[in-house]
Amino acid sequence: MKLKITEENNSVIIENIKDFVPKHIFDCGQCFRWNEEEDGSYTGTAYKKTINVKKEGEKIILFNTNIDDFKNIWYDYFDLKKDYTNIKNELSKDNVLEGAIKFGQGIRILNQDEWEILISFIISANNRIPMIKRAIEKLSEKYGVFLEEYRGKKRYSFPTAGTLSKLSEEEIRTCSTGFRAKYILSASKIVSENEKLLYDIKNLCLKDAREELIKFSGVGPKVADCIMLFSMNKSGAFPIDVWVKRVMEHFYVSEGIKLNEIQNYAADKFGDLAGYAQQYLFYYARELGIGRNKK
DNA sequence: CGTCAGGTCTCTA
DNA sequence: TAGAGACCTGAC
Repeated sequence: MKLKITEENNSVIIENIKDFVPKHIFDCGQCFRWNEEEDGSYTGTAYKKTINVKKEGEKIILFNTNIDDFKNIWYDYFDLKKDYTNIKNELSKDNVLEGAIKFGQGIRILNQDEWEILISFIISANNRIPMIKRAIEKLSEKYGVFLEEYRGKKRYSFPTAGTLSKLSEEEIRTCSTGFRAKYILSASKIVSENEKLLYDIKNLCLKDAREELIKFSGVGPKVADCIMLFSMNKSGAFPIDVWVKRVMEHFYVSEGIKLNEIQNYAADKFGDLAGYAQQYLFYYARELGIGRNKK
């Protein structure tokens, strides 16, 4: 079924859309700059634009935007060209995933900016989501560009590599980044001196891209897979954080198994759909608190 | 007050 | 080459 797109009053209405639930999309761990409003809609900033996303019945409404931005930014950002029904049908052949998908049936994997995601997930290491969000917002407020005031809040772009590369480690630390400040500074210098680098990495195969990303200090296997999955269109990436480890040990593999063995297991079992499987499993594990009481 | 969080780095054997 | 410790920060 083809999407029906209409524009009115500075908003874009999407009809005939399936597999799109804002809560599932924005709350499955892939993004940090989207926040829930009192009416259940979400407001966020990406690619220098701020919009509000609301599900009304079967329609999705994007507020504070227009058709041009929808075509140029949001269509790809929300991965609207992809048929998630097929993906879910395929993954549902596995009993565990069948259940997980029922919880997060409206998940979509966003296509986010590589640079922003690199820094965001460096910040995520050994950190909590509210703290990660706070650090990213502080960086944006201090070193991003003011965009507009929307819904009573000033909105800023995510700072560029060039801007961050000129800061001191201490200045970056004032944004609650902690010991990760030196990694952020290092990555900023590398990327600002080679603007094509992330783009080049994006064009590599999964294995090679992972190898290149791990060369950034502060980027290990988990963060590398997040970057590949959330900003480099590599659906075979399978980031293993504590939740995914717990849910994998609960349902699939024996406890105490090494992370790279879980990685191989997932690659064998889910192949190119591993990243989608990871998102459904992560959301499922966190919503249900699977394995939370175990060590 | 300790503990610990969506890991990674560093230092040892 | 694998395994322990340390690590900013702030909420409990």
